[in-house]
Amino acid sequence: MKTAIKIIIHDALENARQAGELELSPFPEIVVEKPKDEKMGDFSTNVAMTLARSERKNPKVIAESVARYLKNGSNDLSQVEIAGPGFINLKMSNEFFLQRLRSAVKQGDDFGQTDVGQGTKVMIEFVSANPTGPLHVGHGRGAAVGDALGRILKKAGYDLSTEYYINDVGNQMNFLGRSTWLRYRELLGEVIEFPADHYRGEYIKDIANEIIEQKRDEFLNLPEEECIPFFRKYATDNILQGIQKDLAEFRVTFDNWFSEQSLYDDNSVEKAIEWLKGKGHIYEKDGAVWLKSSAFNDDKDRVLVKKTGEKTYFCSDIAYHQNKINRGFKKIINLMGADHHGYVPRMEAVLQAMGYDNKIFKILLIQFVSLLRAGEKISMSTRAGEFETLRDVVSEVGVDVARYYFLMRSSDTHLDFDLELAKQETSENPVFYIQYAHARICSIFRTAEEKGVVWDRSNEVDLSLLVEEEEFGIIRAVLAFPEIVEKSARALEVHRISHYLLDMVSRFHGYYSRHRVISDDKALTLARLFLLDAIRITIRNGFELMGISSPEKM
RNA sequence: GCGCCCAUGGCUCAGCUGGAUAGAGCGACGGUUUGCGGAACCGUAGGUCGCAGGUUCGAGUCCUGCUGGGCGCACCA
Repeated sequence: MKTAIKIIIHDALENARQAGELELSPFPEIVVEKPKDEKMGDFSTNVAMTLARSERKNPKVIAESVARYLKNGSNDLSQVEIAGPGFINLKMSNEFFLQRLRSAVKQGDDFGQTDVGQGTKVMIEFVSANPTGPLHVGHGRGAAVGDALGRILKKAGYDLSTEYYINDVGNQMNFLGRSTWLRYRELLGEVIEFPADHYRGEYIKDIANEIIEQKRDEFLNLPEEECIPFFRKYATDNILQGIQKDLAEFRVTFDNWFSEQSLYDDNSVEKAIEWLKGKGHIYEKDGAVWLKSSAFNDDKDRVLVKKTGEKTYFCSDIAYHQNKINRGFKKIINLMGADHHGYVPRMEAVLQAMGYDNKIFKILLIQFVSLLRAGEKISMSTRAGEFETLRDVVSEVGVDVARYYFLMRSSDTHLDFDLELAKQETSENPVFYIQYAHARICSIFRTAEEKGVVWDRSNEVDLSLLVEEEEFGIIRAVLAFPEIVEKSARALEVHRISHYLLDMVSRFHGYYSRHRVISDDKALTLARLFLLDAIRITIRNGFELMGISSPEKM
């Protein structure tokens, strides 16, 4: 919509130049925005103010000149006004909006789709929790945000792939195997002193029990070295399946699950090290192999190969990101918990060292979630085994509510998630407020049908009967949807969608309480139903981006 | 000590690439329906945008310093 306005302004400026009223060197960037107060107009531009310097004229004089050419230039404009220090406020004709409303409804499920992404290949990696235990609430926030971002980027025309990186290598995996093995022996009657640094969660016992059911006491008298590989693999697979299941129930799926181990299997890690060595970015010290990351804005150098010969997590991550780039992604987005923020400069240093433009790489830090129950904090720690799992939270409040809570706030602020509040099906809970609007609209359509109103989305409706100021407020809000999607995609901010929906829906509720939709006036009824249909489509498409359902009844 | 994030009405938060009188929701107080879903609507009270400078025609928004809170600073992942 704003693009259309920009063209109109551009033409007016061009005409002013040809008439010799403006110099326009250089030609200004045209910024169109919405005035805060709708009464001031539908759109405004500050070109006159930005031009003041280069034209050496008072902004008001410039504005008057531009306004004159605007008025003569387009019949989509119903009013052009100059306000304040030189803002040019534009009011559009009703027909301008109604035309666009028609095409929005025609688009249906596709309404909101744009091509700002121009098919750019984007990869977004998220969750990537170690398969050493079930997902907790913090992972849930990452999952919801990553998934929703993916949906938004697709809607904005990007060619998107999602990926989960499985850290199936390293010491933690041995700890996991050993923890399971110890519980196995314990359950078979041995007295075990369970080490504090092992995984103590109940889920380990569940896995051990499963193994007992299948293998009986087969492993009981075997030496540790012969047992661990089996326990390690069994526990990992089991936990990973659990994670996949939890995510699927949370409506989060991935295009690809990428195994860290596979980077070792095909020698990618070795090759990455060799490559960096060839570039002179690597040295040996104290028996370990280091990357000179400090040469690229990291605070210190980092170890790639420990003196034990093992490679660090960071080392395989280098190979992984090289792999991503080689797959042709032009934009690589990683979601991480905010506690990993120290990792950012390190990773950017590597990409620079490898000669890539580090702008293609973007790490989004997701701040912590504090889980509360009636104001009381619940603590989380995987090792200690006392945490609220995503599964528990979802089964308590439901997928819609959980996703909404994770997505309603900017992800760079801490989130307080109060289970008691989330459960309440009252006005405290914005997700129900929005869903209620959708259900209410559906109910109105049901009533209309009962009353014999014949309605079909494809029918021609006389929209000129929509004349109320409130109706146009709603129409403007509906038509802003594609821009909201576009901005969310550009800024990688999901919460804008939820704030937008809330605003639009409250306009609807207000409108509904003051105006009858279904009346004896058949033509007006149809026009208003058309508007409600547009709102319904927008709610549905907006919630679809958030992965939240739009029920027809509640 | 170094680094990242945050700071906006009693509470939880918006505020779009700086723009015109700072907005919601909850809570408080008061009101609204013999009609389409009251899980709704309308109104009132409540803010020196943490503090101090700076840039700008213009700063909640950008820069610097400070204060307060969260999180990091491994040959863990």
